[in-house]
Amino acid sequence: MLTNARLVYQPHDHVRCINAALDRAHEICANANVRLTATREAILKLLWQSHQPLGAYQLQQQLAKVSDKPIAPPTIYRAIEFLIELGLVHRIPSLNAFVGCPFPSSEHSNIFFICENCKTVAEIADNRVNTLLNTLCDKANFKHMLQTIELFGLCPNCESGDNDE
Amino acid sequence: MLTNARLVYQPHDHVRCINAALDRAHEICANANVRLTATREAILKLLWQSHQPLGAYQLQQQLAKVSDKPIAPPTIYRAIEFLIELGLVHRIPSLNAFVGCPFPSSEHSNIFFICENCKTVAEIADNRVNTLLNTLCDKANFKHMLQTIELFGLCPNCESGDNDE
DNA sequence: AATAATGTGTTATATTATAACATACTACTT
DNA sequence: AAGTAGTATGTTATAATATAACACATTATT
Repeated sequence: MLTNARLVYQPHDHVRCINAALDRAHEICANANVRLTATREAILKLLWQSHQPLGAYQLQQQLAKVSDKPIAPPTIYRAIEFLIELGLVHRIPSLNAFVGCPFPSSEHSNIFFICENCKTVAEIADNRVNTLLNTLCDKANFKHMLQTIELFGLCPNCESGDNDE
Repeated sequence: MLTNARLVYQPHDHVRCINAALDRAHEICANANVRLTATREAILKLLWQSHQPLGAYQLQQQLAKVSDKPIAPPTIYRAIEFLIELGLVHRIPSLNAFVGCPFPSSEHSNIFFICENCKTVAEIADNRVNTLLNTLCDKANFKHMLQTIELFGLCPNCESGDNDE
C-alpha cells in the first residue's frame, strides 16, 4: 500500500512536498527525453502549492499573477495533458480539476480520497484493490486498462471539526 | 455480486430492460411519495434506450424529436438530478453523461465498466470492493460516504472484434 | 376556491474544454 | 553557423457542459 494520506492530513513541511515533486518531475522528464518547459513546470508547481486540486482556469489565474503575459486555456490544457501522460498529475473527473501525483512511476490504483469540506485530495495505491477489480473484470470478460476511483467523504481534520465547518 | 454485465454484452430483449426499469421507477417514486412526471419519465426512458450513457444535451435533442416543445437545459438537469437522487440514474463523471441504474435500491458499489470503443457501460456491485475500500478509509481516518469507480477498457464484443473497430 | 408546495419555462450566463491555424523555439544535421 | 524537422506555444474563436435567477404553471391540500 502506498499513500500520501498521513502527510496530507497532518501539518508538514510542504515546501519539501513541492521540491520533491519537482525533483522527481525533472528526473522523469530527463529519462523520458521530453522537456519540462517553464510553463509546464510552473503549472506543476502550482498544482503542488497545496493538496487541493485546481481547475484549468484557476491555474490560468494563478499563472497570471506569477508570469507577465496571460496564458490562454489551450496552453494550460496542453501542459496538463503532458503532465498527465507522464504520470505527474491526475485529473479528478468529478471535480474537473487536477492534482499532483505523489508517487509517479509507482504502481497505481488511482484511488482518491476527496474531502467534501476542505476539498483536499489524498491518493492511495493498493494491490488488493487492483487484484479484486481485475478479477471482476476477468469474470465479465472486460479488458480492463485504466481506472479512477473517487471516494467522497470527510478527511480526519474536517470530520473532527478541526477545520471550520 | 450484482451486475448487468452479461445482459449488456449479449443480445437481449432490450424492451424488457426498458419496461423493467420504468416499472421499478414508478414503484420507487410511489414509495418515496414523489412524482415521476412526464418529463422525468421521458428522460429515464431515453436513458434506457441503450446501455450507453447520454449527455444532457443529447437528451435534449432526443426529447425534441419526441415532444413538441423544445426543453431547455435547466429542465433536463433538474430531471436528471431528481432521478439521481432516487438512485434511478448514475452520472459517469469522466463522460459527463448519465446512465440508467440496473438495480436501484440495492446495495451499490458504483463500479462502471466503460468500453472505450462502443461506449457501453455496465455496472457492478460487489461487497468485497466496498469492504476493502472501507478498510482503507478507516486506516486513513477518512470518513467515507460515497464513491464512483470507473473502469476503462474494452467490452467483450469490442475486444473480440465483433464490433467494428 | 384559496393556498402552499412542487415542477417547469425562460433568459442569460458561467464554466470547462477544444479546434484550427500561426508563430516561436529547440535540437539536430550538414 | 544556416537550414531544417520536430516540438511547443500563441491566438482567436467556439464548442460543450452546467447553473443562476426569476416568472409562470401545475398539483395536492385545506
